Amino acid sequence: MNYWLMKSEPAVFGIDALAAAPRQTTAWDGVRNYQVRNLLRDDFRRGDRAFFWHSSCAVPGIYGSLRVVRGGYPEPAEPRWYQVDVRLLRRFARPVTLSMLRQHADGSLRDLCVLRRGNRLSITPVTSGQWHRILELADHSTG
DNA sequence: GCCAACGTTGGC
DNA sequence: GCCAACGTTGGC
Repeated sequence: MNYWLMKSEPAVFGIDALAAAPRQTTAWDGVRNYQVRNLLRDDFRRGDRAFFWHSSCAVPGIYGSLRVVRGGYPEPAEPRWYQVDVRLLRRFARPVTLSMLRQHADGSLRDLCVLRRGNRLSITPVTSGQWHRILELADHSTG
């Protein structure tokens, strides 16, 4: 099983919109970057998990997690681009903010893609160690 | 709104 | 294939 981090602007599609969607499931589409397209096409598998990142908003960070319920398949209208289906797994009581992640950017989080300068990919891989560390921050944070 | 970073485009 | 111009991302 792979772990991922998937960014979205909450003004466009945020975790609340996913929570309100039928079966809390949606197609994650609209990716227009070839590196990310290739991840969706070649590396996403049903059962993978992903963090849901809110970007371009007041408090950027991880607001919950997703499960991949369908691996990569072509967008119906533009089949050279790929999408996956995701279902809401958890909504965190409090987000794991970018600021928190920076404060804990030692150990397993040192190489977290989203902490690297100039990172612009909307989907990045997460290691198993990073995944579990971030869940600790979500569950043990007192805000 | 600013701006750094970086992907894409297109002329040559 | 080079590279300057341009567009987009996304934190601040």
